[in-house]
Amino acid sequence: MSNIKLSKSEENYLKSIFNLSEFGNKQVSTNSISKILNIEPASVTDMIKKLSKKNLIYHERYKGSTISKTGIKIALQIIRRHRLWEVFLYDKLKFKWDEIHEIAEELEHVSSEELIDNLDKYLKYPKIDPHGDPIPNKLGEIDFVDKISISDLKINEKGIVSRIINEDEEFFNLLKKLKIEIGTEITIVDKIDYDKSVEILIDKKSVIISKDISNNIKITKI
Amino acid sequence: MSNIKLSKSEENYLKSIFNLSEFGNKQVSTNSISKILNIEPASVTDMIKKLSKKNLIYHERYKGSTISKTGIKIALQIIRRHRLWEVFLYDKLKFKWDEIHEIAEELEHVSSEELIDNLDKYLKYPKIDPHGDPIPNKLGEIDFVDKISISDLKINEKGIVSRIINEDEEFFNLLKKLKIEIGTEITIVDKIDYDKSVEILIDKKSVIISKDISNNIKITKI
DNA sequence: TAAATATTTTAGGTAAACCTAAAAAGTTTA
DNA sequence: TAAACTTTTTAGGTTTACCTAAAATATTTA
Repeated sequence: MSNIKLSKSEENYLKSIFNLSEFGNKQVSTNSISKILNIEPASVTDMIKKLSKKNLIYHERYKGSTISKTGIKIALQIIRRHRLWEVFLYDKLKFKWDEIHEIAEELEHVSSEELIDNLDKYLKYPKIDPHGDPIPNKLGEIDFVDKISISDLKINEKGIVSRIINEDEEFFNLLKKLKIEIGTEITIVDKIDYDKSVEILIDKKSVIISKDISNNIKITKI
Repeated sequence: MSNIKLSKSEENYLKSIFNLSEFGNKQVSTNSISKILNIEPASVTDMIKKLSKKNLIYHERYKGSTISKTGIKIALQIIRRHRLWEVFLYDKLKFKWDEIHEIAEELEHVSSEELIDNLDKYLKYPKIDPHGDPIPNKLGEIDFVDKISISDLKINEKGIVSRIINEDEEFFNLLKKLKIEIGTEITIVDKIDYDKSVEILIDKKSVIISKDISNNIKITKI
């Protein structure tokens, strides 16, 4: 693999295009990139041309962009760096859950491969970040786990909290109060049709959570 | 203190000017900055104007630049970040002595103050970096220690290795062989006038080191 | 001290990554 | 299907941080 050194901007575009493309399967519109990066569409077009010339994406005028094999590889490395730094910030530096993303956003662009490999080793090769997102390994491989919504489970079925979507501090505090975190085992006690809220059992205590809350918590069925 | 957010370039200039000024006491020539940063003098002049406008340095046309109080404060924070990251890379990630500088050079520009404070705490508030350079605290205060050359000691006087100047891998390996590192106690056995080499005692063994080697090792007298 | 040399600055230029305004292409709707 | 609307691109502009060439100033040396 040729060692193309990308700028911070190029890396951010590539990461966003990868995320929007759902693992490289979908064409991504210029507008959607513009919205996610908060950059005007005209500027996005500029960068699309640049990344196309480098064969990191393919682009059809007025149609959209697709990320290339090489592009995916690089995007996964950036995501790897981001998530490893998140683990470090959360586990070692004791940052709060809602503070880590922003700092990792900066650290992910420090591009020494050895740095990331040594960090990975130091953290004992973690498989998921503090939000429950999987961390790609050195080769870009990801452990996929079926993540479903709480409401996808039937009464009496069990699951493990595997991903928390909303990253606000408020939501974090709520989860803390409910004793819910990544890895928590929950059992569905009842599903209330009226407002789609769910009664769940956590650590032998039962609580009813709203549809909105349950939508922000992904689980793995066990 | 107003929170002026500086670019990576501005930070690098400020750090270099601070280093060249010997703690703000000396006027720094445009050429010397140019040489240290490997940037053409004309470009240095541009940046000098920019930093002057921000009151981080004072500049007299055709004379040179002096760093301001605010400039010194910021420079010390950048140096603090750099050295804390070096400790992290060396102690925790097990990087080699000659690999840490380059990576810290990148990490030092990630500017979250909370990040650095938490890192400092995590590393248990180290006072020196792996090269023996002192780490400024949150307030920019530095523990000064009188650092002298091995040749400044008289026969039978003792010192503790406090700073290693040359950062090459070769030199590092030599020191390893000689069992010299930061903190090592040495005693002067003899000073050879002929070639200015010195016979020193390390851990009860005596060796003769050349003038060149001793010049690259600073010590604190005890 | 004047000429030669060295240093610093000015003037004008480039590439990266953004911007706004307007044109072009595509999509929706009446 | 043509008008209206939306999306995307083009054209031209800005700022940052660099560059080279040449002019201005300072220093050294004969």
